[in-house]
Amino acid sequence: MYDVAEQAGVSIATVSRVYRNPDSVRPGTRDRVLQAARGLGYVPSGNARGLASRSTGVLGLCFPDYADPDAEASAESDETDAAEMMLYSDEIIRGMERAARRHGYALLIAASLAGGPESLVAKVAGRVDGFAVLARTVPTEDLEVISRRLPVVMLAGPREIDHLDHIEVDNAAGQRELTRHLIADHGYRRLAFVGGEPDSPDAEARFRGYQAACRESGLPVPDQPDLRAEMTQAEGRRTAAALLARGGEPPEAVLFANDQMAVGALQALERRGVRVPGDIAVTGFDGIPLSRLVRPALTTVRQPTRHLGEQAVELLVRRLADREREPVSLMLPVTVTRRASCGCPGQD
Amino acid sequence: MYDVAEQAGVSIATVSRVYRNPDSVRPGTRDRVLQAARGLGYVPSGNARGLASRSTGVLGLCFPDYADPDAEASAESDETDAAEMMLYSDEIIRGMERAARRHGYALLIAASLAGGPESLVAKVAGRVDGFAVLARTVPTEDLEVISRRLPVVMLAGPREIDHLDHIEVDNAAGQRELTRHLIADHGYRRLAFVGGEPDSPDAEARFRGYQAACRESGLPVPDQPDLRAEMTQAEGRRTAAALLARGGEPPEAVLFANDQMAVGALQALERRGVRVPGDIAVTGFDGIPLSRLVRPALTTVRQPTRHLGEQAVELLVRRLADREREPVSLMLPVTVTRRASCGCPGQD
DNA sequence: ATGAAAGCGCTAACAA
DNA sequence: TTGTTAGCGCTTTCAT
Repeated sequence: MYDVAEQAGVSIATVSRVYRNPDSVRPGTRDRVLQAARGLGYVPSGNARGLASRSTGVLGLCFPDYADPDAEASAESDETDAAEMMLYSDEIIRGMERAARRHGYALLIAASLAGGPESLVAKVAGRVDGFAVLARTVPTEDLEVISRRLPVVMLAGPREIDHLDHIEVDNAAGQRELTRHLIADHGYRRLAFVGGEPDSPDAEARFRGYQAACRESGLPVPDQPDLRAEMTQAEGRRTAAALLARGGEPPEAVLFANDQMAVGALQALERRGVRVPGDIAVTGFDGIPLSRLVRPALTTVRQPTRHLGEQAVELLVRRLADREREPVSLMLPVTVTRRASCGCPGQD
Repeated sequence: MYDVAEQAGVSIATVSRVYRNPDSVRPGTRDRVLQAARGLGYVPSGNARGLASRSTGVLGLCFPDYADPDAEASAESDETDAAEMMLYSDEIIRGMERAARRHGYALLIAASLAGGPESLVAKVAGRVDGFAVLARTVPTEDLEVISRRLPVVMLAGPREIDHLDHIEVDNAAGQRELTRHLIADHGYRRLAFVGGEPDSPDAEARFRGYQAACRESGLPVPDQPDLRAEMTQAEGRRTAAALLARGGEPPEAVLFANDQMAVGALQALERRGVRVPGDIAVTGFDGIPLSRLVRPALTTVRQPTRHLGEQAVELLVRRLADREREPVSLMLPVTVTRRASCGCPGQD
């Protein structure tokens, strides 16, 4: 910057102005500065800028690390499965990036696992004006400390820390409504629910919605999912097979805790000659793009994933503008999307 | 930091050491510092750190802005189409994030269009140690200037600036091999190629591969694609219909310049009762996850998208280690994936 | 193992 | 409109 100033015959303050507020500099001067900068290959240091102005113009996102970065890409199917799984984060990233850009921010992303002083979280926290955290990605104690210094919004999970802004998705209501549809509109009575690992708040909330619908319809209320699994396509295939292999009458409808599993199940069932929805109805949860494209198209509950990301940015921006606001907690509604796999008329 | 130092009864240098090199501080001291930091909600400033150490620990990516962030989400189909289109960037983001994390870097992303002093590119450039640029996202002149100061790697397009590292994908060879397969192995002779806009280097390279295969097989060599379109599902549906509506004998096989269009075409053809591959064979390009899941499964050319991102990081890291290396230009190979839509035995 | 002090490259307040 | 100057919060020698 000093070089640029010298070569343009101005002071560093003027150089600064050219970049920060071009209109406050006379056009002639501005052009000289820009030209000098070009000639010298000058790139303003974001660090120095941030340090002096106490803001970075960057928002952050910490999301879970599904794929072990150290593991070499193994079988193709694994690769793909991991890819499917990440769609969720991808959409949030997209939503945030778009909204951030609209507000003039860039987005810093890091999939984090470990906590502690040298963690990626710490790095992110130190480099952004505020950031969003997907549930269960950052140790609560770290967040506790960090959120004292800068805005943090928790996404898609329990709030954990009560002075934080927080957005969640109404998983229970969605699963409940979908289940009700299956029972009341299609008349299915033998249902099965395939859940996720017990430590997934989303999957658990969905199961509670399932329970509620059973209760309200006078069906027996299970206290555990029929099966639990990692929420991947591979596991979907496996659990579908397991359900079939189970003795007794097969279920009329199987509800999976997410779309990935449901899609895997569709494949497994097709391979075994089981017709969907003729023999067994299948439903998912999430509304990923894939759900529309598999055959039969998957009945599911559509998450407002993109909105999640966008709202996260909105909350951050608002809090940046006013640190004293009351903490907000949003519950985003979901919508049941009826397609062919539950027995509804195919409508693509 | 001063507060932490004071409260822990040490100097700021020691606080710094605790975070940068914990082992160089006596455990007792270290604990006091950490405790004080926790109590005060201390978050090290990435800016100050970067300024003092002249490095940020962040790598960047500029990718194209498919969806206008200001446009409100319109029809769902549009939304979805944009979503499909972004899969490509998503995979690169993922690949980069993983590789970056492996090297201890975080990833700063920004979809950029405009150039100039206040552009997002400039912001990114000022906040990272090096970054990757997807073809046609940043004005060449900006890159010219920026790349004098920090490592830049160009992805998936022409190299544009010859002192830059550069990675591209062998589009021509892939399309050529796929076309050869259709002609030589399946015996199709009436082919049609649906290209992208003329300013897409990828689509153009694919068309050249198509031409080459035609030439080598003694078929007439078209000098333009049969149709051109934006590379979206909607356009795929439209062009498929247009091809059918065209007078004369319909083609035996239609090659689309990417998977999105091919998937759209599959839908349009199914709706019209045209059997794929029975009546018409269809192929795509890219190998997105969807291609495997549509029915019939799509024959395509798989891009090493994830690798693109990973390699980008590797090149950046290497150049960061040695700024004097010769510029590298990688050509990543692609692989033809034969599935049902071209007439090969279905294999999921 | 710890401390002291000199910047890192910029912004912002104030002057001119 | 432009220049001067005092930090922003850290890292990094060099001492101790």
